[in-house]
Amino acid sequence: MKSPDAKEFFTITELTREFGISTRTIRFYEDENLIHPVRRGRTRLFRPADRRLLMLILRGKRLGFSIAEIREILAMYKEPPGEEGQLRLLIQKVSDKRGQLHQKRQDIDETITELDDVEKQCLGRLAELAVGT
Amino acid sequence: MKSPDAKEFFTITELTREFGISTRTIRFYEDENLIHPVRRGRTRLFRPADRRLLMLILRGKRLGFSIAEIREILAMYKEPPGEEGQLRLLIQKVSDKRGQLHQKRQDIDETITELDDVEKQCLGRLAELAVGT
DNA sequence: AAATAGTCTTACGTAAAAGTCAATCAGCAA
DNA sequence: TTGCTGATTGACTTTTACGTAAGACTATTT
Repeated sequence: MKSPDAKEFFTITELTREFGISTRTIRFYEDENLIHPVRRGRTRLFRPADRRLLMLILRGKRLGFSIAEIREILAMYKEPPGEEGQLRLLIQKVSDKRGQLHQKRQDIDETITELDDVEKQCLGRLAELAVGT
Repeated sequence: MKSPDAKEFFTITELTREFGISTRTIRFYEDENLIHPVRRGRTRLFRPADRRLLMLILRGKRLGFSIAEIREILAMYKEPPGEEGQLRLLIQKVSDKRGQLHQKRQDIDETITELDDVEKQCLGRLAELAVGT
């Protein structure tokens, strides 16, 4: 039982199976410069770092971020810039994105509450049916 | 100062202004059977209930749900069915959707934590710069 | 009466994010 | 050698969620 990070390389199909996506999708992300697998001859070899990046991309997708937005988020994870202005700009961007995320979390919490309510109603009706039998 | 629910009708442009969307978008949602404004002659009149529905749709969009998924969610808000099998099915669907939402919330929390970390790094670097001056 | 603002339908256009298909190539087993 | 299996590139297609433009109608204001 090897941890993914112990493995040196992954093939493209291994990743498609692990994450339930197509090879086209992975190559698309490479075209979009989101990941940069190395090559042996022409075939792509994905390192654990590439795999982790892919996980971040897919997480972004689940949250409804576009490729462009995901690109922005990934950029924030790189080494912080050395220049003060750039640094302040990055802090601003981080703050903005965090604001969006808080909004989304609030949206989620509201929706969950509502669904809980729907479920309660259903269970209530179900109980009525059981009694009436 | 009238509360939106006190108002009897909204025009399409009032809603576009309130929510920052286009008339095309609203008409599109009607085409997709997500909302059903009434008509006076040919022009649409939106009741407070239509407005609330629109808010639910936009919340779904913020969360990255497709129109089809939003349609499913809205369907859950209608009167629960009377038949037991249907009722159980609905409960299952609600449970599924809630699972998705919990996943999203976890994704969000992770991302926020990471962004907090990025910000910390930035502030650290900024402090170093200030000292070095 | 003429202009302005808002609304309608219909229809074509478009950007994003892949899906799909064809032709090709490398490595390995039978 | 033949035949798979899995990989590649390139090009065309599709789906989703609207944008945009044309042409017509209505109500109100000047």
